[in-house]
Amino acid sequence: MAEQQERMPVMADVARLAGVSHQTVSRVLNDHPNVRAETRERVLAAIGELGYRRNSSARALVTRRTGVIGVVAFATTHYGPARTLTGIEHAARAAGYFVSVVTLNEVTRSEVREAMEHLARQAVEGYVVIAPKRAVIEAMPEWAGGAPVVAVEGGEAPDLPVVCVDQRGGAHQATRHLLDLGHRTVAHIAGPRDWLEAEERVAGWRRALEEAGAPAAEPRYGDWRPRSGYEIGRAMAAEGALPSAVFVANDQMALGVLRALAERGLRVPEDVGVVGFDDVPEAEFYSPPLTTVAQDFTEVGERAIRVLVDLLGGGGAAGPPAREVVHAHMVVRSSCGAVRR
Amino acid sequence: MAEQQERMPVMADVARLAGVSHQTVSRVLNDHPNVRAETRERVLAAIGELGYRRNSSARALVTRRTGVIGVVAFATTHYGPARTLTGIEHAARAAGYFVSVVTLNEVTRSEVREAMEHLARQAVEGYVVIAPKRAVIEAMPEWAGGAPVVAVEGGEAPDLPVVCVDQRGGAHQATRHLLDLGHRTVAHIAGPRDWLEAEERVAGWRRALEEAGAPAAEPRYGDWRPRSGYEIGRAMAAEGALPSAVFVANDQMALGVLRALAERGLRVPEDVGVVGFDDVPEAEFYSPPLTTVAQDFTEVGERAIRVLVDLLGGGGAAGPPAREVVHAHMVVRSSCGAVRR
DNA sequence: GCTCCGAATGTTAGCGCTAACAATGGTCTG
DNA sequence: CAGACCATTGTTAGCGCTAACATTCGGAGC
Repeated sequence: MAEQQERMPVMADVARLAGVSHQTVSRVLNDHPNVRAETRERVLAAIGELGYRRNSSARALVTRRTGVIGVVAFATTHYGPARTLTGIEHAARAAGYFVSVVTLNEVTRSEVREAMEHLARQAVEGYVVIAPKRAVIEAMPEWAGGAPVVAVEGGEAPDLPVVCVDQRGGAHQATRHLLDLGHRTVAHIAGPRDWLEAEERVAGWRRALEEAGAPAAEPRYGDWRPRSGYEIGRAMAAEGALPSAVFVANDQMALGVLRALAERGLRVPEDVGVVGFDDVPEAEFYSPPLTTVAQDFTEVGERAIRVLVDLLGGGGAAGPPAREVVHAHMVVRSSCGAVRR
Repeated sequence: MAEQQERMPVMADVARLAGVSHQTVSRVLNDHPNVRAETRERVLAAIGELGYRRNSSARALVTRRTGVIGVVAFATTHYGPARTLTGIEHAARAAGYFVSVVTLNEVTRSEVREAMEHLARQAVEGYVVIAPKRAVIEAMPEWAGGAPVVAVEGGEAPDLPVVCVDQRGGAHQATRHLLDLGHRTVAHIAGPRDWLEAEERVAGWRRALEEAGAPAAEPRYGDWRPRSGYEIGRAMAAEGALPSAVFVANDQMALGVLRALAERGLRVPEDVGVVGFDDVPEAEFYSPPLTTVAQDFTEVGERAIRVLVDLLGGGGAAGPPAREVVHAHMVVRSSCGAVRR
């Protein structure tokens, strides 16, 4: 491959070698009809011989399509977002798109705005934004400058297509499961207040308690990280504010809670039943193995791309924005014990 | 912003509004000297008024630079790779580059090759590849088609710039720490055989044992996942092959080991001392809190971009390929106990 | 045989931008 | 004050590709 360094071959070089016009080469590359089979072969052979690769910039310039999808991601070191991102990337690639990623340090209006502007400079055709805070969701269409946007975990965004997990249903199931085990009520350690996912989980928990006529203490709010679960768990135990069951808004915080309980000599599930949310791969090996709610993050990513690609292809003037809800299901392990009557 | 839908403004529109030639607009945008301050102001004002944004494809076509760095990532649901990816993205963006990502399902030659080809279609200027297997590292320069490649966690790649963590040193520290606590020897649960990082950690462990004149049993090989740690831990305990201390090649497997020991009624650290590797955020809250080796993944990502950007800018014909080694340091918690004499 | 048609191919004209060169006008120097 | 020089701006020519139109040619229809 010594000639590669000299000058990349262009379409005209292929055309010359194949004895056709450059337009015919273009037709072959774009699968146009009306190219004789024998001509196509010749062109393909020339392409192979020269190691020709079409110049994407020139193509994008004239077609006005870059084939790039911009992804604004957040908290990618966490299992859920990371899986979602992977799902997005795979689906996008399968659909023939490139994926350009920006990861946020925090979800603030200015960071999201900056991220989308960065992507706009690259002329992305559309956006997938994983930014589960209300303040951000609302401002996104404006920043997109006319390009389609799909919000992942966007709650009930007013006029934005959304793909999300049924957080509320999952939280409801988890709480219900604990109530069914005979617990009089269930405490809740929630995610941060301004997070849509946290709000939804609170709502699902509250509804399950209401349906059962169980008293609902005010939830405690953590920050998703294990430490916050640990500290809240410790505080609750110290205050004697610990009921016999706790629904924790994610597995990481649940791990912190387990640790706090262990330090105080409380046994799980005998003294306190604990349920988490997310089903991270580690959850099965916590002490004790954690009952939790599993989400199909890959599915979320794939659906997000499906919605976006539809929007990109079909023009998108078809009724109200899509809203895809992915089901969540419980995974029962030993942290909530057996049924007590 | 109603006019956006009609037709995106181009440089000529800005020029007309500002009363200059399009070339002057281009000069302003590219920070050329020799533009009168007052003219620059007028152009900037026109840009603002029209909401003009330069067409990246046209620019790329003529400059022959897309400003895109291709990243081949793997195992992004794990803490380390995810952090590295984030570091790469941030550093690239700060350096004015876009980041296009492909995530691999598995690290095989064909997958890596396909990923790099996908990125080549987008005309990336260079690659950062997180693909810590020897078979893959070797073939990468060929696939890059002349574009610079930086390998992350690439061990000692023959003629490829590499950025990696001092795995061997970290493993050595961990093993040494256990020996210093008075353990006669230290068992090792390693990562998969074909992973460079796993090999390095084995090497560091082995060297520490040799230096201390301690007997080294053959390591057991896991797959990085908690389950494999769990199963190996169980097997070792059942066989009575468990010494008083174990160095586990990552925190996830260590979690599995802790679980296996707990199930058998063995106490950590009293009966068995355990040390992990990675310092995932959860490690502090395992039962017991895990002593482990912390790696600065963000630093790795940043350095990888620094090396690549140097290569992209400076031509790169400056001596042997770069080799950046990031330090690893121990984080002592309670899983290995206090010094016993 | 002549027209007409459609398949196959070629020719031309940009897409929006930057690089290279050209032109202008003012300042400095001797 | 001529000539040189420099800062500033304009003009022109592509980058490599696709879309639109033009051309060629063989066969069908009358």
